Amino acid sequence: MDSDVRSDVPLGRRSPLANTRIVVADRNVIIRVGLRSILERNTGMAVVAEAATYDAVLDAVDEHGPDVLIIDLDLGDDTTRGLKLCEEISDRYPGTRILVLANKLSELIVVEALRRGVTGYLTKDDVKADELSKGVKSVQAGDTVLGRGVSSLVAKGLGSTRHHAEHLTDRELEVIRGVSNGLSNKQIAAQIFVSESTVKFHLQNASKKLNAHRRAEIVHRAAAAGLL
Amino acid sequence: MDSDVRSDVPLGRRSPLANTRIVVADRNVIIRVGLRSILERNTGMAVVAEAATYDAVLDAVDEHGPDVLIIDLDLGDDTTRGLKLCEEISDRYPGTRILVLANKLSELIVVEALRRGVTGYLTKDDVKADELSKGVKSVQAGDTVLGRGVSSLVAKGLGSTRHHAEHLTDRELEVIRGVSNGLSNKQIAAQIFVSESTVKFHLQNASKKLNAHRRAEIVHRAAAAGLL
DNA sequence: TAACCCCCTAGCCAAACGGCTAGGTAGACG
DNA sequence: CGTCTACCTAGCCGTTTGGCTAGGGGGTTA
Repeated sequence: MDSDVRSDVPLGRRSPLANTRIVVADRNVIIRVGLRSILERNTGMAVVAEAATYDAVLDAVDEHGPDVLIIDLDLGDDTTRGLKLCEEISDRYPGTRILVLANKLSELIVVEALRRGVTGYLTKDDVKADELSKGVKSVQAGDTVLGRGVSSLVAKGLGSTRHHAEHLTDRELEVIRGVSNGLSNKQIAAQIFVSESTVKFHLQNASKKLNAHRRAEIVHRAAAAGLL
Repeated sequence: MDSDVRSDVPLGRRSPLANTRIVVADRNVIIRVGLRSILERNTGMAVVAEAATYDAVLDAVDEHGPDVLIIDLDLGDDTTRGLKLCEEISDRYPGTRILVLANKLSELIVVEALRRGVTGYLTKDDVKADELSKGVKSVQAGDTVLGRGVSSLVAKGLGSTRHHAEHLTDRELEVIRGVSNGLSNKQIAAQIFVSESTVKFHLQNASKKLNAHRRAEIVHRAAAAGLL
């Protein structure tokens, strides 16, 4: 259904002079083109491939073994897949640095991403064009790059009591999605074939992880984290 | 605080041959650059100005009187301002067609936008590069352009019984924000200095407008519409 | 002026929720 | 082997909801 779109643009110019070879992954053409323009303007960087789906990312990295992968974790319905992808890539290609370029800032995602070998996390909105190139260079050099606001979040989340940082399980997410659709615990229970108690159990756990006290708040936080 | 960013790129090339002069409004540099690249590639179109804030949009339209304004309604915290802006521009500059380029599809926003003189509504994700130029041309010609999914939504929302299309009032939004933060009706009531009954009243109304039956669902829909 | 919309308030009642305690199984990891 | 995690279930109890009916006041517009 979704064509892969490994490159809408002839990706020839793999300049031998380029000291940074980049793969760009984003579901959105406009973003991909924009990134290419910005990165290739006045820098020694070259975008060697674009990817719009999770599979395409893997293929592109396989084929080009880039220095840096710039990726929006949300390439489909499921941000979680983006996280898994990062883990896989940082395992299999330690030479490829990963720079996450997110739409919005989410504590949940940041800490999960860092834990999976990501070396940078910027928000699309707080990128000021030149900062992006700088960020890419830093990441390539092995430094961890965090956009404004991100750093403090991480300090809070990782620093203190090893907050164990809020990984929602599959089941919990499933339940939360039901909640967000306005279902009662009973209805959710019926939908996923468990007892009402179990639904309540998952919600209690999710509440603690998200530091929420009511289902509406859970939905809000999950939505803000792009989990719905 | 926010620098206006009327143009990160020298905007000289106001080709006299260009048959379409465009102003691009988006808070995001990457998007702005991407749009410029896509639009100016192999077409007679020229991006004569970029804007990143509501004020800058007005200035840019004032100064250039473009044929088409491509705008993401969400330039700040408040999508509602984007709607008002569209109304103002379509009143004051009937010659300027407005094409909304949204991050996500929202029935609420679409119908509100069309009602305020917008002539096109596309989603960033469903733009396939060449479709964008086509869309711009159609909009310039005065045709209404709606992305996939959008049309059916509108047919449903506007076609039938003049559905009166769900404009949430300020008070309702205020209450919903309270709900999304996990407050009880009593707490919200205290916060905005009304009785608990009133809070319930607003929520009931919002429920009907959003076709939701539980507060968690209200939050979900409002969040999806970018209202939080 | 009437019609309409937004805002505010009250009370009722069944259903749903939140917060808790107290169990159970299966698989993974060291 | 024990430990950990994810998952599943049960019951209790006070609070919060959803859905309803039935009002009043102020503002705008036709």
